[in-house]
Amino acid sequence: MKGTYDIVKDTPRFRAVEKAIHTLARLFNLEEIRTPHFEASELFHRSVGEETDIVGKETYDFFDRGGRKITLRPEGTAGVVRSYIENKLHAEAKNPQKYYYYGSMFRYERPQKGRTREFRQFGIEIFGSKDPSVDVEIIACAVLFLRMLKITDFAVHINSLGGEESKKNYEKALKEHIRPHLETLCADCNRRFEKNPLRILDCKKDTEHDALQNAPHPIDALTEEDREHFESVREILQSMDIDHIVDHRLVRGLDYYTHTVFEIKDTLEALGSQDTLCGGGRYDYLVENLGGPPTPAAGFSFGIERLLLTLEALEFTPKRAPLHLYLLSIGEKAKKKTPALAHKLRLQGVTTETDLVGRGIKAQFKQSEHTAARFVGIVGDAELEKGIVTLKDQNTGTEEEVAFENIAATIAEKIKQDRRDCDTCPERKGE
RNA sequence: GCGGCUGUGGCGAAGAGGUCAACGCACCGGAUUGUGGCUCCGGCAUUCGAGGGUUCAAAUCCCUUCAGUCGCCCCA
Repeated sequence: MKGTYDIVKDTPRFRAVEKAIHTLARLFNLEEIRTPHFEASELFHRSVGEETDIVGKETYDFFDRGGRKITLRPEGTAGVVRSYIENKLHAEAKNPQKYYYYGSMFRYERPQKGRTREFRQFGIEIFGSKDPSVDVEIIACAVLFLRMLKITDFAVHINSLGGEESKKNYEKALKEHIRPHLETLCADCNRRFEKNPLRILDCKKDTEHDALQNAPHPIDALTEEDREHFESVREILQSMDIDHIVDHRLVRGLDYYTHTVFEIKDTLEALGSQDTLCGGGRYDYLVENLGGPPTPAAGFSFGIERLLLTLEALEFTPKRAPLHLYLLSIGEKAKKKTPALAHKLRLQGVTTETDLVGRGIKAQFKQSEHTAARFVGIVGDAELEKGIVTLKDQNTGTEEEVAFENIAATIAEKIKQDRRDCDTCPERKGE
């Protein structure tokens, strides 16, 4: 299917990222929340916004057999907020509440580098505090996540839209500024002018247009209170040595954002034109708009596939743990005994492969190479008689005769020394 | 939704109208039926994404279609 792909060769890298997610969650004391992959279409229309591109042309919508209008989730926040309300999580004593999620999202777009129709996001949401420290915690969490993955080539872009009043002020100022230039702006911008003036700032076509270059800045329309909020966010970020760029054009493509919005962009140029690794911000009215009690909140989400592209560019390639043993049989008698022997060894934790094709001796040796087994165990008539296996250490090329019942222990003893070199550990090679 | 590029064996890749579709890697068999990694010998695409057309003749030209990829848009 267009825009989908199978995760086969990339599984180790996926696992490394997933492991980092769960570790990060512990560091920030986040609780995992898993919500459905589809929701009532209405939910996304009301939260993300009817006029946004995501809802306007990118959702997977369908009617189920009961005539309900269903949408495959295009983002994670709406579902989490719905769940927060339905499960009355706001009624719990502890506040703020911090959640994280990880899973597939779906958007009907033309695929390209860093963009597929089914893609995975990891995100966090913090409910119940309007304090600037939450805005900061979100950003710090995202930055820490990248650090954990040893990704250092990124830039944090930040802006503030302010609360309801500030947003209205700004839209008014923006429309006044744009109105005289409407004729020279692209068709999209003209449409946006009426539907969603904020989105004009995101236009890439008219990015050099004077009207946009000189557009008023959202932060200049902030109320005194909202301005202070933004200043505190920046101050705390600075005190944490988190470099950030105030990007006056950053408005985000979802309608629910208020106050702080941010994006983290890859600067390694590993991603082509889809260079946003993470996006997020504050959404103080969303819970209320979806029927919950007034609850300020903030969150972000990462595009996992883009993270993987970055890791790939950094040549971060975790490897599978090597196979312990390839059990090779010579002769019909031995061939019959091999499965039982392998079974016993696996029960003892020895990762074991045997010939399943009926290969000759030479071919089995070749096969043992392909499996990259550390040891080759040879079983033939001679061994069967003595109740032993000829165990060959592929690292040294030496052979020794080991009794059946001692194989597991012998292997365990031998690999003890190089266990520290275990290359399944997520830490970067050579560090 | 729009635009560019690509599509030859498991992979990479020659081939630009004319007998059998190079080559490299991988794979399989043998030289060597209890020891692999080297070497040597042999095998491995009735077919060039699919369908149609032009032609005496098409992987090569034309049309259609599908797939992949990159970009625009938008975003993660």
